[in-house]
Amino acid sequence: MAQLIFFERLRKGLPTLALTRTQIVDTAMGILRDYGLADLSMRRLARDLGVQPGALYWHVKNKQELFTVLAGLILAPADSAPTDSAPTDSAPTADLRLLSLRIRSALLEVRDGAEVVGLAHALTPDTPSPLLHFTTLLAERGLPPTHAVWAGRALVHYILGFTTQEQTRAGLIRAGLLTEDETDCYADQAFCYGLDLFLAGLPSPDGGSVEY
Amino acid sequence: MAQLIFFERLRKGLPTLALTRTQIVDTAMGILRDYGLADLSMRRLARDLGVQPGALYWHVKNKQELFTVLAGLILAPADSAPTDSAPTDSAPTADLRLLSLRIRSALLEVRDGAEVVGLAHALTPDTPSPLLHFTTLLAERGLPPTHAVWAGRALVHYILGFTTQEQTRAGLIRAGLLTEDETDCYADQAFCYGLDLFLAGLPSPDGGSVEY
DNA sequence: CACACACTTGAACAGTGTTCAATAAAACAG
DNA sequence: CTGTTTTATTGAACACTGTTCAAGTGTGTG
Repeated sequence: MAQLIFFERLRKGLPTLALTRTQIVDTAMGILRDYGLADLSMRRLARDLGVQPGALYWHVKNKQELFTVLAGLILAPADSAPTDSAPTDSAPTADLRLLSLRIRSALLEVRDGAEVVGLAHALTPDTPSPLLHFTTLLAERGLPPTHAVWAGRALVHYILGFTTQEQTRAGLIRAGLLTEDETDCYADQAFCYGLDLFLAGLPSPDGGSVEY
Repeated sequence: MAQLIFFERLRKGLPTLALTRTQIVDTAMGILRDYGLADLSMRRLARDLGVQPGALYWHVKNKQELFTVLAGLILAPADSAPTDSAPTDSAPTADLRLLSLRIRSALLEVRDGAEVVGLAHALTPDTPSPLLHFTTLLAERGLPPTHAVWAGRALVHYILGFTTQEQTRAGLIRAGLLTEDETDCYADQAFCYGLDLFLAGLPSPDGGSVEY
């Protein structure tokens, strides 16, 4: 309905004053990108939209819902169709590795991205998301459903934990509360090392290392 | 007013005047145990101590410092000397497994324990803590220092991530925002499964699965 | 024109962490 | 038993936070 008004006004050449849900989400994303999670308050968001804080609550249930939407947007780039151009990379875990790396770079694209996704995932773990894709991939590999879920969650914990710490650290450095370490530039390698530790533990498609 | 506070303190069995750092920490721990992180505000803490909020800041720098101390207390039970009574458990990763399980149960002992430790660990990752012990154990296994650090952090991410989610879920269930799932009682097994996935990926003491 | 609906305001509620001048209590010195 | 210094606490304020809601505005329809 709000959209109707928006385009109606645009057509008539009137000032497009109406507030939209997408407008809110976009502005929120902008604040996140440029200033980080600490600056993303409902009041700041309202101010940037030239609106009173209460107005937001007509379009969005609460801040948590906003986070859920933002998390979806942040992870969207990692959700592309499986790159069928990918070669059958020697390792049989190439798909999991690729997804992990894609999620990681999607998170790194937005300041505090990992924390936002973590926040959203904590309270709505079953919301459709690339994070849940691990389970499917693992089940396709022949893991029994329960184990697939467990292993998938383990991977998600690692990815979110690692990337959150990385971005938190970056924030502290920006704030001058920490001095950049020479080891900071090995983050990618560190991530891959931990990731491969995980993947190496997975049973090969026929029979495996971990028995339950 | 002074009398009120006096009797208030007497009733609570607190020393009738002096406020101590340890007293503050203990009361904070009590709130955490009984009501959870959401209820642990400086004002609530002051009220429980029969004191004005400002008084706390003479003994404690800020809330973050309080968290650091609490995290230490929470993890303390996991810090006991290596149980030399432990048999040479078939698997060569028994020590890592044991430490992980001990940390996990220490976290579960206190409501929102994992989140508090995570909060403290995020801003002061180098504070002495059983969480850092993984690195030593891994180095003892012959991992080069860098890899030992990386692998240790990966384990910590998993442990904190898993347990935080578990406790958050428990909180939501308590609040009636979520209904208990029949899979919730398999948390221990799920934890061990993910843990062993990790450990299985580790190179055996002489030569290994993950090469860099 | 009047009714109804969509949307926004402005103000308030009930908190949050943190600071700081003034003040009280205890400790020590003469 | 004074006087001064040190230690500890108060009370009030600052600058915020998420969220609610009666009242009001603007628009579209009968």
